[in-house]
Amino acid sequence: MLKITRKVEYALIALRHMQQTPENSVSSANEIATQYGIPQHLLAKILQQMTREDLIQALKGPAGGYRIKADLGKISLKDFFEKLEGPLGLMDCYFNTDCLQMKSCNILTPIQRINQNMRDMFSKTTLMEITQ
Amino acid sequence: MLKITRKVEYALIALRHMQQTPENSVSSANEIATQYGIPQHLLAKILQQMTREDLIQALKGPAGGYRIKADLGKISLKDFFEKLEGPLGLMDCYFNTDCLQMKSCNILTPIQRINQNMRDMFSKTTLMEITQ
DNA sequence: TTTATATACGATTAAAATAGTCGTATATAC
DNA sequence: GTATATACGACTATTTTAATCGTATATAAA
Repeated sequence: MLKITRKVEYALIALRHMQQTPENSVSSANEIATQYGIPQHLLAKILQQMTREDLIQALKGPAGGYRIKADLGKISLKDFFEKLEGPLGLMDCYFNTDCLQMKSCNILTPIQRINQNMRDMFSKTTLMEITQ
Repeated sequence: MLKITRKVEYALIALRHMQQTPENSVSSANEIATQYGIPQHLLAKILQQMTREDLIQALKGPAGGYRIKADLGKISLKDFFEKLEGPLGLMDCYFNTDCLQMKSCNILTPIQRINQNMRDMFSKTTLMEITQ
């Protein structure tokens, strides 16, 4: 429980790799996958998603690849997680309003309190702080 | 991702229920399961685990049940989670020292930074603050 | 203009984690 | 003794996550 997924892990690895690469050069999915032992096709899909989310930029064709597009200092860890995995919360009932046990549930407020703490924490941390 | 499990959810519900119950009276697994729509057998197993962890106390036989044993103000959310689910961390590599990618991994430090933040947060919050 | 190499993306399968069930044993108040 | 409660291991089902497969498209360079 409370673990981040491989998807997020791979995304962080890729971002950090690109960050350590010379300005204006690109890194291919293949290059990153090989270097860190990540399944190529899986990494490719993740990079594609990050491209759609405007975190990185793709260059097609031979000698193509990806490079960072967004200002990582302006993106919170919360936003990053949510771009990749959807809404962030400790429990579904935070967004899912049709929980059948809503009426009888005695921990809704407590859970929302924990959720708020988590979201605050991840909102305060930027992607840059993590990957630099 | 980053969700708590039903196990923890049910445990919190049960604790809160017992807290709202008169001093020295006990609540049976059946009573709690029925009231909150939790599978009886599943809740029973969770209550048994909490008993082994000395969070609650069990009374066998007819008119038996459970009541809170520990001082919830002295137990952190981190300890509570770990009693139920084992070590708390965002990624296995935090405890798992034999990750094959250890050498090439470029996000070990970043991940440990996130882990530390999480653990700090859950260490500062007591179970009492959540369930009261 | 062909070829090699890269991204794009939906569909499917595999693996792992979580959730729930079943059966049986044991304690104890009445 | 009997009814009712906890105790606990084994098993099954469900859901989520991880990985694979196939095919289409873009483009630099021979």
